Amino acid sequence: MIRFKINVYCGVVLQKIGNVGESEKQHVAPLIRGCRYLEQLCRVMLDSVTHSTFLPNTSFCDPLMSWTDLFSNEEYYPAFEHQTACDSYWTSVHPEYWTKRHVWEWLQFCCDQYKLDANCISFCHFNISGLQLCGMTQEEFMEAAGVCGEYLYFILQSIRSQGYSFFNDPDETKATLKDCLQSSHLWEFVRDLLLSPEENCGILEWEDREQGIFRVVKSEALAKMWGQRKKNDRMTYEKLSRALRYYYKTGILERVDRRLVYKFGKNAHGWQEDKL
DNA sequence: TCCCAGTTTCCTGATT
DNA sequence: GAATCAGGAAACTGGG
Repeated sequence: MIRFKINVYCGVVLQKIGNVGESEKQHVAPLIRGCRYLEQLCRVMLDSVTHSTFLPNTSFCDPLMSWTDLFSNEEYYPAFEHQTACDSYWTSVHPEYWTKRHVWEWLQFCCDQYKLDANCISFCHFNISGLQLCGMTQEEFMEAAGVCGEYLYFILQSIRSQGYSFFNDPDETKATLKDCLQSSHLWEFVRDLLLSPEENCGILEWEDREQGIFRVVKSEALAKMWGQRKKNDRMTYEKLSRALRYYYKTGILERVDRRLVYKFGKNAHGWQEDKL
């Protein structure tokens, strides 16, 4: 698993490096060597542990290939050019028939195409076949990839229902993805607002980031924003707060006996700093 | 068409 | 007295 993660990070770094200009390449050469060295080190480490008794489940990691072996060769990643769906082999197979390799290719494509943060993704959860991937629920995607899980789940479902024509127009795809995710639940809207300072505009603020306690600073503005999201210009903070109070029952929010202060509960996910 | 989850709307009463 | 909280009840909406 560690090897896989390091390989993923190396792969992401190497891919980004591939996009830098000629004049900058001399500065990143040591980084390239570092990534190659880490991959080599991982290979040696895995070889040693697979012959030991410390990790009885190492067969779980065994099929993993080097990230650069997998993605950086001419066949799959021609000279780090901008990747399109057509470049990837996984697009020639229905998701249910994807191999683990296809799943990884798809993950990499999604990270690149939709600028998803690979650090959010717990790759051990995706060391599975396409059939297993298709069997995952949205909650399992969220558990495996946090906020990115929502995107990945939606993309996968879109491929399954629409086929690869889903990717025909990248701009339209991104807009569809955004629209879909914008229909998210109220608590997710609140969470995302807290996590997006550029959209927040001082409407919400953390009281205790680690405990998940936050304060509604501008209640009317929050209601207005939620109303815009739901295309409901009659939304008020009173109605919005009623909806928030329903989350106490489901454990998504917990009561805080202070005005305009709420706390994420055990069933809310994606707000913790260390899990983003 | 029905069911269900997630709101939305309206309400009364309590609290700040 | 206004704003907010708490929660009941019913209606609405979209998805399965």
